[in-house]
Amino acid sequence: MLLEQHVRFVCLYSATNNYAVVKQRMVLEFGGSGPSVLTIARINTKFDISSTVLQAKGVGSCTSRKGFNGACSIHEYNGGFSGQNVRFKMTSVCGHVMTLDFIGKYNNWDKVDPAELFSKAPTEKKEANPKLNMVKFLQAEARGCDYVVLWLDCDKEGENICFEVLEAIMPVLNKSYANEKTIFRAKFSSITDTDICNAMNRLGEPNRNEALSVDARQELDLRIGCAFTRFQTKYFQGKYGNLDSSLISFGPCQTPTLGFCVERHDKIQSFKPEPYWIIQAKVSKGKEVALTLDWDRVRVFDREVGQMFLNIVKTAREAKVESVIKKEKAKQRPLALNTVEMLRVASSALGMGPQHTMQVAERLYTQGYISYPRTETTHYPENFDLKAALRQQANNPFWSESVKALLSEGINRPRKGNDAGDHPPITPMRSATESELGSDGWRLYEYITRHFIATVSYDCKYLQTSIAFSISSENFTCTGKTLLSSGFTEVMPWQSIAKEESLPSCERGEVFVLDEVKLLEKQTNPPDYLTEAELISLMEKHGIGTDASIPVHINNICQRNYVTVESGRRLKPTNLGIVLVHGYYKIDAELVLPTIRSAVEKQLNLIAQGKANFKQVLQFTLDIFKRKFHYFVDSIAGLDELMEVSFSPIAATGKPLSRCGKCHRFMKYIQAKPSRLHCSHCDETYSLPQNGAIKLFKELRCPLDEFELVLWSSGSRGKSYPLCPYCYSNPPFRDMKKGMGCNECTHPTCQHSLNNLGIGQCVECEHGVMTFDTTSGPKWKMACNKCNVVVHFFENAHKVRVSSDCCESCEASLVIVDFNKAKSPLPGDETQHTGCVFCDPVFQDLVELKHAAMKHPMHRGGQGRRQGRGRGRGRRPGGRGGLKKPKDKMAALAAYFV
DNA sequence: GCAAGGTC
Repeated sequence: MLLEQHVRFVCLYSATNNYAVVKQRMVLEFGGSGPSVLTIARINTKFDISSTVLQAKGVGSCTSRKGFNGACSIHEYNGGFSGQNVRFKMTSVCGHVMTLDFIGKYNNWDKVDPAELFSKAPTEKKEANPKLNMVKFLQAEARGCDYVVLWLDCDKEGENICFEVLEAIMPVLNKSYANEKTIFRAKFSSITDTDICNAMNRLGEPNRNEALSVDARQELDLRIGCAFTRFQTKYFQGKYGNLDSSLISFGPCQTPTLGFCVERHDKIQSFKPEPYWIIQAKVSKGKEVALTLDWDRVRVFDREVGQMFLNIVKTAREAKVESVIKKEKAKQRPLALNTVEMLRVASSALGMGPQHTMQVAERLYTQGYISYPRTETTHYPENFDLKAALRQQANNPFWSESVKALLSEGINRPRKGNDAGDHPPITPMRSATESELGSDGWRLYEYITRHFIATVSYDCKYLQTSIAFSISSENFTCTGKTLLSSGFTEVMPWQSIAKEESLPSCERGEVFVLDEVKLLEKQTNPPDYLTEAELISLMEKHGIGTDASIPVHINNICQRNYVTVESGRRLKPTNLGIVLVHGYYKIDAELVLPTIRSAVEKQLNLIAQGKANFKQVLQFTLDIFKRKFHYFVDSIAGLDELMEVSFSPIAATGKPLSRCGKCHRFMKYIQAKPSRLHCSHCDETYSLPQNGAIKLFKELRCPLDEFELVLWSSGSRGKSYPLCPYCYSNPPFRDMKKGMGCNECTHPTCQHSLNNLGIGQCVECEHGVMTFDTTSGPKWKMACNKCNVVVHFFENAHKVRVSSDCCESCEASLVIVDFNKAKSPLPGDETQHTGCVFCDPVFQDLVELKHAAMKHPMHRGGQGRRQGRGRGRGRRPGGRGGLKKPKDKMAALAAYFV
């Protein structure tokens, strides 16, 4: 009893990738015996070296378990905390707990004016990842704890997450110590043992201002991004036929990113090549030595002048060595690797896009091959065991020689890099082989490892030789490089100095034979499209995005069809991308300039520093953008003019296909994505299913709205169904959703509806209904209206219909089949038979349940996967019946008249 | 359906 009174709990919360190190150190340092403290730190679920280390060091009584959300672990141990014995409990979060969004009704694009998103529309915090159930998880672990220590990343985002955690757990904490300080923030500049111990001994408190600056950033990005995106999407949607984009997004990061690509495009377009002339001289000494010399005037832009110099040079027969200058130079070993540098090299040297690179890196990290791959830091922590990391690579045949040499001769001190205070540079964590990593995994790992070895290798030293020649009164130079010691280039051979770069030895006063002199006409060349690596550098320079989000922004502008990735991973803007950026320039250049982001960040920093009020900054910035937005809306014609040049108006696109139910004129089918129907008389656009073919369906009309039905098909061997262009976007019945065809329509009497063509429940999926495809003859089939199951039956039958009667045993609709007399496979001389496709023995051989056979309960040798199924083939569990036609026709009719 | 930022 006494002991229990002394037991106090401390929660330590941390972000996932801080977790392993923090936990290990916490337990070693603070994990004594006695009463209890609860600690929460970052947990890495997949790669948890710390427990192994703990066991190895004999630190006892640390119990570990998985949290109920399956994603985060909890570790508990006893230790000392501000002079008392406590039980520590340590767990983690995964990035942000919450995300910001508008409240539900403001997410309706059709009913909300985007201008309302600037102030009127309320926002709410939602769980960032509902599957993780983070709030409940945190509450479950924090319940009854006395103290909290927050170990999130020490940046503004991390500070914000602190408050997200607190928001979740404050109500469940134990209030017994409410009169003392119970919430602490650990501040660490790196995740090293020393730093962690220091942080634990000097706990501070979370910084609300920094957290608020992030809240402001979130709200600004949300309101501004969504308002502009919705407005321009809705404005241009359906206006141009060959505009191959259904979403025209805008964002404070993605738009400047696109801006960089278009800026380069404009430079290329406006470039005017200029001719210029150079004098090239070739000289030799004996048979062995031949050199090509560079003219000291480099080039001239006047042919006559060039000719004049050529004439001067041509008067000579020899070239005299005026001087030989030798300088020892060094190529510096690289800085320790951070994320953007990794992304640059992966793009330019490995041909891997940033998004893909991060996925590969993430996998290498969770499998324990490399350290945390998202970091800005290029400086190794002071106590980083470089030699130990190097030793792990000593037996890898690809670089073992270099590594062994370094280990025996001593490693070099890494260059002083930038310590951003986030995570250590990216390094290999253990040896690996190509076969265990797979192609891209290995290529990235190989680069990371070679880069790491290079950082502890020596600089590459070489001799730079410049030989100055005079030919007549003109001066020429020849420079070369001779390797002195290869240093790090041994493991980075692509950086090495080739033998061919070296020059022969010669001395001042020597004379070379002038073999050839030429005046060459050349042209200045335009720059090429921006490479991904260059774009990454520009984004980094202007503070657009973060190490983690840069790949996302680049990916976005690709996916939105603003740029395409060309060979050499160069980014070429599309017509749409170019027109958008030119439009922004025309209306309000700040919308696309990279400066806008940094101006906003400046404001946000004022909040973080406590120099400005959260609400005021938000109000001020929103006001500016609200005005920009209204000006943009008023000036949209300026952008539209540019669109008109590149895209054809929707009324002039497409070919007539089916009739509009409102005006009964033909609507045009626009095949370009997103494919749709457009009625130029009503000026309405109707969307269609993507991926598949559309044709007219026998000029039949929907009984509800008189629109002519069209037939969608996924291809000759796939499925097809009719759909009403109007109902497709405006579901007619309560139980229908947008994007449904007649095969899902619950119309009680229409001959194309599910009601009349549905046969029985899908043999594979939970909610689908096998629906008869009336257009499929003579290779008749029925297809599930939800999943991809297709069942062929009654091949070559003359006629197939769905009866209104049901099978007695499985409740599937009966099917009436007519065969021609000559072709009838029916017993006797029968030409017609009515039966259940699932149960009727006569039909058994005529139904090809090939795809479905595996999973249909009746075709699994009596070992049905569900309990309580009936005998019938079409029957579903619990005797619910096989056919999903509305049970009660009156109810369906009622729905129809709603 | 929309932003950007965490991380899985």
